[in-house]
Amino acid sequence: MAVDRLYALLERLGNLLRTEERAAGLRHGLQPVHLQALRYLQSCNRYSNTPAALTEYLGLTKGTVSQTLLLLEEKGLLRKQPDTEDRRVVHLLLTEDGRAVLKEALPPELFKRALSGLPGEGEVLEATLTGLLRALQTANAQRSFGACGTCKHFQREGPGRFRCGITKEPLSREDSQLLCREHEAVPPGA
Amino acid sequence: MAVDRLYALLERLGNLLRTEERAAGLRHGLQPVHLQALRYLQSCNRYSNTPAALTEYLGLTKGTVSQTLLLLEEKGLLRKQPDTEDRRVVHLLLTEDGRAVLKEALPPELFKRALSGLPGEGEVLEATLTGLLRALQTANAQRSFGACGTCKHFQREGPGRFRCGITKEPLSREDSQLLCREHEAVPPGA
DNA sequence: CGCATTTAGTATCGAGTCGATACTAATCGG
DNA sequence: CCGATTAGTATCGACTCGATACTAAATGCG
Repeated sequence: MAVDRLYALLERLGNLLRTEERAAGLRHGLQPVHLQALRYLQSCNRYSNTPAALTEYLGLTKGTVSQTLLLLEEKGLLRKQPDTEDRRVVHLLLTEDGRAVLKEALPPELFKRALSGLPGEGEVLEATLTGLLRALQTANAQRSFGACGTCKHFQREGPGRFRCGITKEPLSREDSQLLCREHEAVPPGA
Repeated sequence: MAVDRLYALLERLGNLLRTEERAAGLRHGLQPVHLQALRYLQSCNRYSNTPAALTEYLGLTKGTVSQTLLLLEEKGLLRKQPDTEDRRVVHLLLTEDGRAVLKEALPPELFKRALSGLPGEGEVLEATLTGLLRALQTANAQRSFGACGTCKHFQREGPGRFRCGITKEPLSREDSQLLCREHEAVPPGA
């Protein structure tokens, strides 16, 4: 029974957020999925700003995402930059307009206000929901897209000096907070 | 910052649930919104099983919901029963087939398993999310659709004997657990 | 009562998402 | 060097959703 109620709650919250996103995007002629794409591109790292990574993040097919990106590019909210190493790959970079739209639209004002009324700043809620999300993602064989600094390949070399164990490249403090498609959570008890 | 992370979390959970609903509905030729409609109709009370109530619940327009209901009726998952008092109103009743589809599809198996791995049974999570949902609903001037027994018009007359302060009708214990479109939360400190 | 207003629900249309399929081009692997 | 894989695009059809317009029943106010 508690499972059913929790499911209903999450479903309803998801619907509400979508409705708000729809309203927020309407002002710019954007759909919910467009805002979600922009938000992802704003918070992912330089290894993860590609159509393929966005496809995995959104859980859609690559054809669908390709259309989404076409529209965003036409509107001038992002631009495509060919990868210098692998010429099949393009990188998606937000334009100033894209950043401006996001800043104006997300998260919705109503959400911020509703959240401010919650007790305790929501750290516990964030931790619980993260756990739930991880469980669902592993169950669906999906990637976690967590912050770089919480990955098991993240190496600390000194104060403010980090390195990625996969690419072997150095990482800044800002890098460590961005989402990565290669992210794997640190195994419990490490 | 915490607000942004929480927003992203809820958005992602919502997307995941939609994806799972899409997969679950595919087996019956149903879309996510169809399963959501069926689930609502299964858990709402006799005052709230109308197209108008469902429209408010889902946050869509009545035209959209009308189409959804047409499809569900054609598939034999629900039937329409004219109201005896107000001849503009119809009541939506799940058929046996409708109930069977729901039982098979919702909540998704993966969700149940993921939740079972969470610490502490989720009562705290349920309470927190309910609070967040209520806050968002009041901010959007939406109805809460809470369980009848948690409404400020719910009257206790004895063990297992209740009454609705609006309709003045008696309510059973089962009635008290169903969702109502007229639901208003008990004001804090009552 | 009588008539305008409101409410419940339906019908239709167009814009847009999304998955499926098929395709090109580049890279990888033996 | 050539088949297999991977990144991305193009096109099509099914479907959702909002907007608009509509009917029918109830309500309210003079």
